Amino acid sequence: MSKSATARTRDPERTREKLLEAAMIEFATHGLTGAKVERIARRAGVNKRLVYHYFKGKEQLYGDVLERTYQQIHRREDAINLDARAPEQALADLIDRLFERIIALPHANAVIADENLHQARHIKTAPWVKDMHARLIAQIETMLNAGSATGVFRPDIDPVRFFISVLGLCLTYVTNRYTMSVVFSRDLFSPEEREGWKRHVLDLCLNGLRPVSAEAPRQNA
Amino acid sequence: MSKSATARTRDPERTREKLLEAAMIEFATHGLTGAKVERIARRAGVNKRLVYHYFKGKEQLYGDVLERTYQQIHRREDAINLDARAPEQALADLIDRLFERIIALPHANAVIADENLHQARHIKTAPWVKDMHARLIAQIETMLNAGSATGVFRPDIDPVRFFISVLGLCLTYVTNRYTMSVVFSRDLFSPEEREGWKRHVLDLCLNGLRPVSAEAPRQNA
Amino acid sequence: MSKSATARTRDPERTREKLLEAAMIEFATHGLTGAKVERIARRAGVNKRLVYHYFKGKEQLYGDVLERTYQQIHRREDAINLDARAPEQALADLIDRLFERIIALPHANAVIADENLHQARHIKTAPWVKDMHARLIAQIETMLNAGSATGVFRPDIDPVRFFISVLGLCLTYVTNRYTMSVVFSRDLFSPEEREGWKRHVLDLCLNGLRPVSAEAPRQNA
Amino acid sequence: MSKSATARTRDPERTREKLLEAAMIEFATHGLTGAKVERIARRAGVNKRLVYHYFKGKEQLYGDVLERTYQQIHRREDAINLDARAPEQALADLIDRLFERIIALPHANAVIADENLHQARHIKTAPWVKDMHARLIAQIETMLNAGSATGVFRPDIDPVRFFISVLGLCLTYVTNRYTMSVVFSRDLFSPEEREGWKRHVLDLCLNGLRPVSAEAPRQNA
DNA sequence: TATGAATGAGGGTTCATTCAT
DNA sequence: CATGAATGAACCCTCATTCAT
Repeated sequence: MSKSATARTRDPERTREKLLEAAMIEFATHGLTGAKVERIARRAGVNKRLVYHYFKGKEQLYGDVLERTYQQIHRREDAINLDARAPEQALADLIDRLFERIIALPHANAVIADENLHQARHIKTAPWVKDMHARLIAQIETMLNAGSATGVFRPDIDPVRFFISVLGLCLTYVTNRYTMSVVFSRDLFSPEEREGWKRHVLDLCLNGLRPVSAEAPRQNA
Repeated sequence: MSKSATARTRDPERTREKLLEAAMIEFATHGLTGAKVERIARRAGVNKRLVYHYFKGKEQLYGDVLERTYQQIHRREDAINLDARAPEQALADLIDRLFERIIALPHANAVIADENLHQARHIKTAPWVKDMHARLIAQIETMLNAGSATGVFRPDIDPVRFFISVLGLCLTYVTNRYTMSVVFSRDLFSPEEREGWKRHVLDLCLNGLRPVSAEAPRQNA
Repeated sequence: MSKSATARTRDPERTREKLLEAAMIEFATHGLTGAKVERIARRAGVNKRLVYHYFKGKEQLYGDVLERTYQQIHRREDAINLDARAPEQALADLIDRLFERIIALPHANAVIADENLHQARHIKTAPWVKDMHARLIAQIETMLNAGSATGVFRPDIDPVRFFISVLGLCLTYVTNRYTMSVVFSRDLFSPEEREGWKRHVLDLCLNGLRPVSAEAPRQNA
Repeated sequence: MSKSATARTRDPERTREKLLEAAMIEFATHGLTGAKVERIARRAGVNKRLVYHYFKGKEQLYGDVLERTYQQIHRREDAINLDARAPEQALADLIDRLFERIIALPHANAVIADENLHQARHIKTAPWVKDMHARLIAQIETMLNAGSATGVFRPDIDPVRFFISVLGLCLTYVTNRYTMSVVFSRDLFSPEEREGWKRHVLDLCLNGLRPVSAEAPRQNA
């Protein structure tokens, strides 16, 4: 409406967005060092020079991509209304959702894996990181407490550790899919394997929370 | 012994070894693309040219480093004598050992993470990959079957999936330590956290194997 | 004229041209292998990087130089209007012109000599080679036929062979001037020698075409 | 006889010879700059270090190869006994022989072509060059004079120019065979073409020597 | 004599980035 | 806003040559 008729190629917002999107793919596939500015520009369909118009440089663009990446993984809608459900069911939902999202965002995982190569240098001072997961962790804590109260969960489960566990089971599955498929001579990403994995993760995590009953002692001295 | 005291130079075997060692660190810290041949040579204390004397080039050196990496992770001594022990105890030992080894070899993990960036291109056709884990998987299967027979484990646990689970919980902890420490504002690698993590992984994995008893139903509609 | 006086920089067309020119000299003097990209750039007065801006690389630049080289040798104006002249005179003109041109383009000869080292690899698939000499050969054929009709030339002279002969006599003189001058202890490129050579080539070639008359038998058994 | 039984690999003379031979091929195929010392050693079947044992270095080896090259082209047996023959026949024999030899030694031609790239720098001061062709030139001169005396040749033919002419016609045919075959879309080195060429060269050169008779004027004003 | 190890110099090429339009 | 031209730094790799055995 407020745009002129000829403004087809001149859409700064969109150009920036396209660059970010292209950069995310590039960084995910090649890492910060291996990423080429020109490939990013080409994939975004714009001139290489524009990268420097919208971003300060390759490194800053990398930082912006990281922010976008975390936003994608940790969307607001993650909030689960657990009031109406049993803790176990609520946690199962959370795991399911997390698993699906991580599978759906392989680029995001790759970028974060790469950022770890750089010792989290780029997100260390970013303002948006602080308490990014606070709400989710709080939710998990509530669930764990609820389950602990009714005796279905062991007490004293650290919500952060639990979250990282779920994350780890999902991330490794995605991040290491290539080497593992080779090493185990088994296509771990076929639809059946995928479902099997989700089932397995759910079983492991939820079962793993149960209190240790007397008749099934874990260890005996 | 048979070598003279001055034999610091002209020790091809050792030179090659030093290069491999240096390359592993370099590739782990910078990835294949970010790694610099000169840094590798310098760290090995030899002339840059020697890299090409002993290896065909950067990429082939990367492949050799990968082989070495997998060898380090999966040493022969992994074999656990489980005959004398209860399955649970044997599995606990295996998890413990794997955890410690992975913690001890952060470079190895980083290299493998990087190789996944390259879609496992370098190990895909390597002859040493085949059946590398076969023996370990077979052992796990035996343990799982034994536990299943005595009723302490659920039946039908896929040994590969179980192994990947343990691996995933350990790997993520190591690989993503930087970003996670930032995101959760918590130094996940302090000695206490480390012990807490191992404990957590053991609990989760072993508990997760238990059969679902009547009094602790996982889900109710 | 339309360009501002300060337009010395930012003239892509000219830059490319300067690079080609410099490359031709470099390739002629050092061959493909011996040629240094940096020298080419320096001689062209531009940054080394620009070579890769305008050409794909050293080898492709070599190919482009070859095209340019052949164009220089075989310009359009080569066309000789022979209608008005006797065949002998027309041929003499052609030889004269070819000789002068080849003398004037020692670089071109050197480049082609080098390309032969590479077994014509770079021009083999070039589109511009096809029928490059077709017109000239056709002209020569016409001349030879005309002379043959009037009895001044032997019949059945292959125009391609004749052309190669003239070419060979000129090329060798230019290409091998250095070794020959040494071997024969005689500066073959002094102005007098030069004229003597042209005269000699003309005599040899035109005389060589004459029919073998009865009173001057070439061979008798 | 005087050699010990184990001296199979220790034959300095032969090793040197093999190196020279290999070097000639290498220099012919790649030129001085493009030639690799290692390839030479490998082709000779000896260690690279030996190149420096027998020769001072690559460049000096190149010089030695040049000497060998010229020796091959200009062997002593070139001497033609022309006493018994008519000058024309003797010259025809010489051309024939030269043609065959040059065809048979494509490497030699390539090396000399390359030396011209270097402006004959390596042979300029070589002692063996002096008067290398003197005897041959003298012979040709004798033939030309004899023919001139009997009226079958034009007088005042410069023997050096004549020799260079023959050489040029042969050399160009060999040296430029690759580009010419491409440019003229014609395999100039098939057996038939080869014979045709020799015939053509003989015709051209011998006819070209004939005196200009009245009935076949070369030019008319 | 013969050999593998080791080296320093340099060349082609790539890349992130800035200039000029 | 958008673009092609231009640059300097750096990296992988090659090569002729020397060292040590």
